Amino acid sequence: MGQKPSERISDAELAVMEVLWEQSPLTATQVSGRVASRRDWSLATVKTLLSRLVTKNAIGHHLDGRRFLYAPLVERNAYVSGESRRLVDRFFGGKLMPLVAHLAEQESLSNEDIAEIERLLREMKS
Amino acid sequence: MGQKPSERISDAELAVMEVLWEQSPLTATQVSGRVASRRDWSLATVKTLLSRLVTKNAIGHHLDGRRFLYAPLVERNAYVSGESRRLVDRFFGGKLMPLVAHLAEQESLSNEDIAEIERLLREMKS
DNA sequence: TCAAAACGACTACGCCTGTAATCAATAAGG
DNA sequence: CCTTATTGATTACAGGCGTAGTCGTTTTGA
Repeated sequence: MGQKPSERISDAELAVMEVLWEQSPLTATQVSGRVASRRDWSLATVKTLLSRLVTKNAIGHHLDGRRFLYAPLVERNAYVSGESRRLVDRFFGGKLMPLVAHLAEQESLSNEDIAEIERLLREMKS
Repeated sequence: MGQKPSERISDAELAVMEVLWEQSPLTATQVSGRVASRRDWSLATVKTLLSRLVTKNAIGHHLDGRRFLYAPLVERNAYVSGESRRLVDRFFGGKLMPLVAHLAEQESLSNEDIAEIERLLREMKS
């Protein structure tokens, strides 16, 4: 398959990824336009982030006339899983349960929230 | 109260925090000794990390003779909560449920795991 | 055809991080 | 006492990150 998919994606880079995950392929200018709703960056900044993401193999680009079209190589789902796992490993000994317990506790979930999670889990069982 | 408690703690710094969360107060040398089981760092490195953590107000130090005793200012629980919340905000629109759903799905929990979480939630209810 | 706009490549620069080494002062051991 | 070990403080330095600016080239609009 492709090269190793995953260096770590920085915070600023993530904003760019979100745009591309939402729609792709896009040109640098298009990405810049869409990212503008969340961050106040110059086109130059977005271009830098795009090329760093290309270097990291998080996105790919392919020539379209004289400009590039960019598209994710890493799926959002995969990336989110990686980050979630990282958190779980760092703080909860790799176990999901303690994370849920911790969050549930800290967030003081309402009974309805709990019921919803239970329902979800029940659906998942079997 | 004290100064603002929380700058972000880096990965290497976290290994030091874990040691101090487990037991404190400790001297730099003691921290270095205990951290050695997980990371192969020189005493100098550990000292650097300790002083950066002091600057960040993540730990405090107080003179004991001619050396310092270090102890956490930030509780592990609080820090873990912050990081968990950060993840939930970044990827799950701030909602806990989708995180659980996502993890459960990706991790393909065993029925026993699910049962365990259910039990936990049940205990929490009411 | 000529100026302006758009584009990718390269460069910049200060802060954070990982990983130390060195220094000056002090304590401890022989 | 004198040497050696400890200890905190200071400095180092490469690589990542946030945030751009500039340059050379090509395209496009007038």
